[in-house]
Amino acid sequence: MDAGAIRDSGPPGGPALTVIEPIRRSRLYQGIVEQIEGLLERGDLRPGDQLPPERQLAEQFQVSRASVREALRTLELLGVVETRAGGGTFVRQTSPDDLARPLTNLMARGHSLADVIEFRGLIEPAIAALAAERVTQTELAELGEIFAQQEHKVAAGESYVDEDTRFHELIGEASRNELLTTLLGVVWDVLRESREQWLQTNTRAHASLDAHRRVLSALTAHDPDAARRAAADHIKAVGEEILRLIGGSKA
Amino acid sequence: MDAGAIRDSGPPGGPALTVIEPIRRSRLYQGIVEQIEGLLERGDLRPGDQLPPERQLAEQFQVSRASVREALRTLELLGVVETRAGGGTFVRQTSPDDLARPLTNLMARGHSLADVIEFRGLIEPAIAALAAERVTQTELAELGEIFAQQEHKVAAGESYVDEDTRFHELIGEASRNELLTTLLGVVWDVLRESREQWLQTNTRAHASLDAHRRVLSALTAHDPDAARRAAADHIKAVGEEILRLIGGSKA
DNA sequence: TTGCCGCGCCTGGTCTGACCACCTGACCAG
DNA sequence: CTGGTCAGGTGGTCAGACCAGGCGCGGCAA
Repeated sequence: MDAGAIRDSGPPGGPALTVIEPIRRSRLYQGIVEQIEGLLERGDLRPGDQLPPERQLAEQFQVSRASVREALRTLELLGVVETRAGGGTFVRQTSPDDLARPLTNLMARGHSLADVIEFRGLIEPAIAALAAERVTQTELAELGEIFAQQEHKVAAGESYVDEDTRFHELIGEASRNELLTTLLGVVWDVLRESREQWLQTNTRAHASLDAHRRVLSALTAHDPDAARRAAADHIKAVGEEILRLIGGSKA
Repeated sequence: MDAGAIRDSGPPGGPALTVIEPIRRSRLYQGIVEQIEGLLERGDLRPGDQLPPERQLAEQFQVSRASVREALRTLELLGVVETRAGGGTFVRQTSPDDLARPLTNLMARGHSLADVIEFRGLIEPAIAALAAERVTQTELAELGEIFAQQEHKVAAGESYVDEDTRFHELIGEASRNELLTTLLGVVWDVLRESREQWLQTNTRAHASLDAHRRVLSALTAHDPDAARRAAADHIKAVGEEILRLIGGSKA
């Protein structure tokens, strides 16, 4: 998956000629980034290690400190490195959550809401199914508790966005797949605004609650298929309505 | 989803005192990044626009050019901006692929192969199903062509990693969901090495080919369910074997 | 008139050397 | 042992400079 390859302007036309990208010379700092990443892959640098001071790196790479700093900025943004003013620069042990920020960018900036919703409709049923197999008693208890709070709030006519979020988050954790959980979190983040808007109506809140009930009982029964179906139906209904509400256009 | 909150060192001990995170001051360039992003959101800057020269930005922000440059480096990595030496810095119309680049690293570094494979097994069947509904004649023709090349290479005992990649990429495009396609690309990137290793054996190459045949015919028949099943079976088999080969440990 | 070419300005890319704020650890006084 | 002080090292920022490459404009040749 090359980014930056030439995009064909007319549909089928012309000789392919792909793979030609503008020769990118210079970019001194890129070379530094690559070398440091190399050290990391080869194990010469391990999480927790402190990098040499910027001044020394500059000397070793035979570049100015400014270039070193641009490289470090890049590595920092990539989540590879962490720098503490007055302290030093350290290799960090990557945490799954680091995926979240760039991913949010990707979904929010680069994609239509429709795509994100389609993605959600794909991922959440799967998570529910996994969770049905892997959920623990403790988690089931907590889910039940949250659900009870939701019921309470709906009855009182209040909004329960937080409980909604927590409910789905917990199911994510129960799937025992950190990647999926992270992805789910990002999707929720991107869709939060439209979701809140959607939950305004009381009818919808009730519908949503019913869906949660179905999912919860499927989880309790450790029935993956039922969980998948319940989640899928729910997401499908919500997704379609949100799209109708907002329109399928870009965010 | 807060990372960075205080971790309790002793198991239950002490008053909670959470939510205190180290005060992060300074980071001059961050402020600049935020301001420019703000301009973009408010529409004061639009894709294609040229930013003021670095020197002028430095003057307007009342900071040094170095800080401006670190900010621009950040924006560049985020895919927001593109800079041409001697030409200027421009707001780019965001392309999803570029936003995806940082993801590969993070996914590879922060997650277990097992998680990634599970995710793949979840996403690819769905893509195949969507593609079955949305694929065009032109794409079908191209897929047929690629498949023929694969057959040829297998018969000749050669490896066909490239065709394999292209095959799946095309199916991704046919799903008409850029987000899915992008994520698929990232996953493929992460799994590339192990996939190549896997394809070494000729038996496996044949098995893979059979799977492609099934997928292709399901697409041709515009049969989503068949496509989903074909893809799912394929991924499941491959995934299990890869895990056996590599072990479920972290990358 | 037309088209090519070269010069000069503007821009990003890099360097140098300096100063500041902060962290850390050693040392010292209470 | 506790708390304060201080020096050295580190990242954060700055100012000013030079280089190399794009780009437009004007002049010269056809």
